[in-house]
Amino acid sequence: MDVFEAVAEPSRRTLLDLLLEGERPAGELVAGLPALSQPAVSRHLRVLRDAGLVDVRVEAQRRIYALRPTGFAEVEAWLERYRRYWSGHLDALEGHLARRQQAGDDHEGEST
Amino acid sequence: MDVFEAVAEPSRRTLLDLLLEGERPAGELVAGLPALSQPAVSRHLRVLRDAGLVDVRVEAQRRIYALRPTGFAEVEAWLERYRRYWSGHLDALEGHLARRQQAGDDHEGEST
DNA sequence: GCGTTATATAATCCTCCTCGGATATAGTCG
DNA sequence: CGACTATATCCGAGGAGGATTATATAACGC
Repeated sequence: MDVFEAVAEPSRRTLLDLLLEGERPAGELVAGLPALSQPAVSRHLRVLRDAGLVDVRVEAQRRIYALRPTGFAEVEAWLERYRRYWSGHLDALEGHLARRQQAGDDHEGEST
Repeated sequence: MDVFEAVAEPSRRTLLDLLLEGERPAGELVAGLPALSQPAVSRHLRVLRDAGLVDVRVEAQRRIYALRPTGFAEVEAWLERYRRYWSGHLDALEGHLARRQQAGDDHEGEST
């Protein structure tokens, strides 16, 4: 399951949010999603791990989870291409919008 | 369907990629995904529209699709919170990575 | 007005995957 | 042993995604 699918699931985003406040043992994460059973949360954590979004550290019988840049970097890279698109087309976009406002372009639906 | 789910689908990301090269009429987008039927592509475009990722302009009998910043901004905003996390924890992160390298940690990143 | 082109949408049917529950088990420590 | 977790099954509900087919528009060319 790729990063995008991993992040598409609300419960998983909640887990990431919890980790935004700092690393946490699995137990706390399970407690953070009271609607889900322990195995369910564990499965979500597995997905997040595989997607490179979180990192685990073993501490005695605990597994401490923390955010991990890898997966986020993937999303970042994907988004970056579109960000470049805007910057590359910003002038054209602005020009377009300006023209629409001012002239009431040819292909416009409105007759104002 | 929220932006994250919209973007999670590979075919839809392909459509966005096509639009990265510039705006295109629906017909070309349909042609760009030969594996899918016209209604299927049209449904994907619908999802992208609803998610605010693309914009449509009617031109004669054609519908010209183009990227639209709105939806991307949502992902951007989400990602931003994590980006701030890294900058806030960069020192801790570096320390952590250094420790991993030195110690040769056991729980290395399994890819699948 | 007609026929054609370009699209969207709807309806139906199908397949497959995801998510969750429940339960049991195994491994690792303290 | 008992706490903490991961995993493995098995099961069921639900939805996503696709194919088809058909229909409704809207605009163009004749």
